[in-house]
Amino acid sequence: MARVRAVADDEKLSKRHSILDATFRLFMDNTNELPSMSAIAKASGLAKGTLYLYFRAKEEIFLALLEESFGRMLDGVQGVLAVRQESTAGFIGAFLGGYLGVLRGEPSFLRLASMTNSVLEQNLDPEIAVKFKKQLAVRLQDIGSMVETSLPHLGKGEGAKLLLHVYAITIGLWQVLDCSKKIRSMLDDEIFSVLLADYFEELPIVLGQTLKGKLAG
Amino acid sequence: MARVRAVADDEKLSKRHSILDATFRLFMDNTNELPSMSAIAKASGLAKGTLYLYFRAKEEIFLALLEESFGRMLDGVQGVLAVRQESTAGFIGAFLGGYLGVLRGEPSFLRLASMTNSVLEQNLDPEIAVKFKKQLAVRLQDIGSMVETSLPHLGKGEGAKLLLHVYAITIGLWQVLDCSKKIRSMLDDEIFSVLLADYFEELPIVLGQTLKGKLAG
Amino acid sequence: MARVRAVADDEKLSKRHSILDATFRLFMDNTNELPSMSAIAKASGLAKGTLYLYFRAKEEIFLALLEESFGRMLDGVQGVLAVRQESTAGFIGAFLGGYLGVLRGEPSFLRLASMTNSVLEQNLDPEIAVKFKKQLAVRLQDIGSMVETSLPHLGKGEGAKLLLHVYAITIGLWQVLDCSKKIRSMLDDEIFSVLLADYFEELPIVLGQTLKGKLAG
Amino acid sequence: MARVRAVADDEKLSKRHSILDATFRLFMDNTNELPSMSAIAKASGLAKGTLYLYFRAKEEIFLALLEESFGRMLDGVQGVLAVRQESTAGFIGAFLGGYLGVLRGEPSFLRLASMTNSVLEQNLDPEIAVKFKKQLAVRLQDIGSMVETSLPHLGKGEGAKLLLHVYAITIGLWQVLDCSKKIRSMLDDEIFSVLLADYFEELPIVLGQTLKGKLAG
DNA sequence: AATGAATGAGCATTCATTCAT
DNA sequence: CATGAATGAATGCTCATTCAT
Repeated sequence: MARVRAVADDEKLSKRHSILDATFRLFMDNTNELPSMSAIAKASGLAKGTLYLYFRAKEEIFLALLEESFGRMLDGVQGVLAVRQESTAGFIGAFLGGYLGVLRGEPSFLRLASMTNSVLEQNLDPEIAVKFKKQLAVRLQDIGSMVETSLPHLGKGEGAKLLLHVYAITIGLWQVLDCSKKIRSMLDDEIFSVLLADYFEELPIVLGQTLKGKLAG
Repeated sequence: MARVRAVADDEKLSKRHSILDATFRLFMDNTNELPSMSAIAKASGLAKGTLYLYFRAKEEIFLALLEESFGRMLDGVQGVLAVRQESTAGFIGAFLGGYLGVLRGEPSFLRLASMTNSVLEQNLDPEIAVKFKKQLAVRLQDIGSMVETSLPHLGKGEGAKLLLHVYAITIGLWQVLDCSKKIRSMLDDEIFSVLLADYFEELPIVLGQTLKGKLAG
Repeated sequence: MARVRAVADDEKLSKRHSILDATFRLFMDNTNELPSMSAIAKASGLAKGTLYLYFRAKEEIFLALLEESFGRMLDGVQGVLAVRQESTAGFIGAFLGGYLGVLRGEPSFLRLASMTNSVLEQNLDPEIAVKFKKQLAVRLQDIGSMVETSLPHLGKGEGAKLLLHVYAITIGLWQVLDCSKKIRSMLDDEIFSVLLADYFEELPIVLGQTLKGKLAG
Repeated sequence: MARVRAVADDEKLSKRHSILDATFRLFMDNTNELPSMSAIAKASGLAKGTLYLYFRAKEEIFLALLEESFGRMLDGVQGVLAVRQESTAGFIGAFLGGYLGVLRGEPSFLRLASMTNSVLEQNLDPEIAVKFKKQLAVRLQDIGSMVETSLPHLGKGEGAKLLLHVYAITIGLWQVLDCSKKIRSMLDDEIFSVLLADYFEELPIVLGQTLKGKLAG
């Protein structure tokens, strides 16, 4: 009996996963828009109606995707911070190296995270949105306290704030430098160079400067 | 309806402006989406067809709004930087104070600027998108060179880069802290405090730290 | 509305047919234009969106109508030619009689066929248009070879060509004599008599003359 | 005074002509649809409102174009028939040669004439449509009587009827063989050959056969 | 007479969601 | 549980025509 339930639960999870997977693939392939439910149904091999058995609305699918991506990202950061650093300089170096590594390993995070706000304000039950924010807040505080362990001169809550600033810079810079290939190919004048900088080269520079300014004397 | 014929150029400009105005109001009122042409028509007291006499497509209306807002913003920054600073510390202080003032005076800039990417990738002639990017790039370089005047140890192009980073932080932090009133009212737990920081208090802190880190020895 | 679900294939076919039927009625009632999707939806008692479950575009509805009508027409002609004739004169007589009979039994063919070109050049995937032409070409060759059986002095391919000429005359004469009732009632002068000839009387005359000229020594 | 009027009339005629000219160019350039009034205004260098001073509706512009083209065509045929032929065979040969020459010299006639019916049934004052038909009928009778002069065994009215049949075949065959270049390029199978015959080679064959059949014994 | 700004009904098509099967 | 047929409001946009200037 329990066995049967377990199997059924597995099936449920696997269907849920295939929906998320299909949605993710469609989102990455195309433009910065949520794929349509028809497209998701087709790509996941399920019927349209079935999608509504697993998610109450299109935006909830996307939010689940967002949660997964944030989760993996935060897991990575947590891993990076698990190694306690003795000096501020050591912390900055280790954090930057680790963080960039995690981000490069989760390249879709940037595109997904950039959609967060517009998704949260759309067709979503506010309760659901709040639940998402709470998860995020809890983990920020959690991982923030690990930061505070390495940087004891930080006050309570300042670790989380530091992470929030890092996150803000991460997506802010991405939005500023992101550009479709089509348009990028038309930006062949010297004047555009500042807008064409490589994101993964630029990000550690800005983050490094901010952390340095933040943690210095 | 306002069946007033805009014959002279200034009348046309004013009608154009009333379209932009209506679009702006609708955008600010509602969610993070471009209002529909029907809604814009109704809000501006014009027929739908009339909108297309002034703009070739919905996205061009929004781009015009974007250009105006960026223009005012950059004018403000240019004004701030017109006063040459002798020291790095003086520069940071003067810039931060001036910049925050300009930003507070243009509060819609943040929501508009956050839409830039999604608008530029939508139903827009790529030429138009490039033209917009060029305007921006030119002014960034231009104002960047003013930065370089105050901070002579910066190399050529580093002023523009500094401004770009400031811009990235400006919108990144905004997206991280932005939250609809409805949802904000539901975030009454202590755990949410890091997500509820006041944007205009937080921004100068992060910007200050970054500039300090960037310009320090 | 007819919220009846067409689940089985035959139910779907019948729904598809009811769309074609409604389209046909609207086309026959009104002017020489494809009816609008709104009108078709209303006339078929279905929602607009439902139409797109059965046809990918408005023009495909009409093309399906065209295919059906051509199909029935060609079936009829094939039936007529199934009886082999021994003499040229016998062939002409039998063919004319049979052809006119088929055409009278399919009176809408003339109006539909007259639209073929304009429909094929509209909003239609060229592949689809070619597919339609191919069907037509195949059947013309097919039935043409039956003609060649009755008329052994014709070379290979001349049977199809003969049918094409018959078809050209069929629709050419129809267009020349077709006239809305409203206008027809205003043509009460003797001078108009040549334009008011009865199509079904005139057609066998012209076709007979052409076939006679074509097949004579 | 009369002078001034004459000048004014000239101007009127020239404007009217430039409208027709622009419409014609646009129609020939594009697909088988009447160009829009905006396009006509732009192409003729006149304001949209001005078009309505010269024509009451879009279709009247097109009808005027049709009248001109029919007029030139019929003038040409009249010229061909002005030379009286003594024998039936002589008539057929001379007529075919002359007619094909006229048609080749007026290549737009085919596309225009094919639109006649759909234009006449659209947004047109029936009176206007009747007027057009009358002009045509009168000239058909007129030129038909010239045919009767060369072919004395024809009864009264049979000359006009012969011309009507010629016209029917002319446009019927054109519609059957007409095909956009795009689609034509996709018809590279042998099976399509019957649909790809050259119109100006095929037409005299069919016309010759019909006339032979019509005028023989 | 000429203009061209303004209109608004009309268009084909999409798509999140529902619910009978 | 799962399906997918059906919905219909909503979308961006066109265009013949009008009429104040």
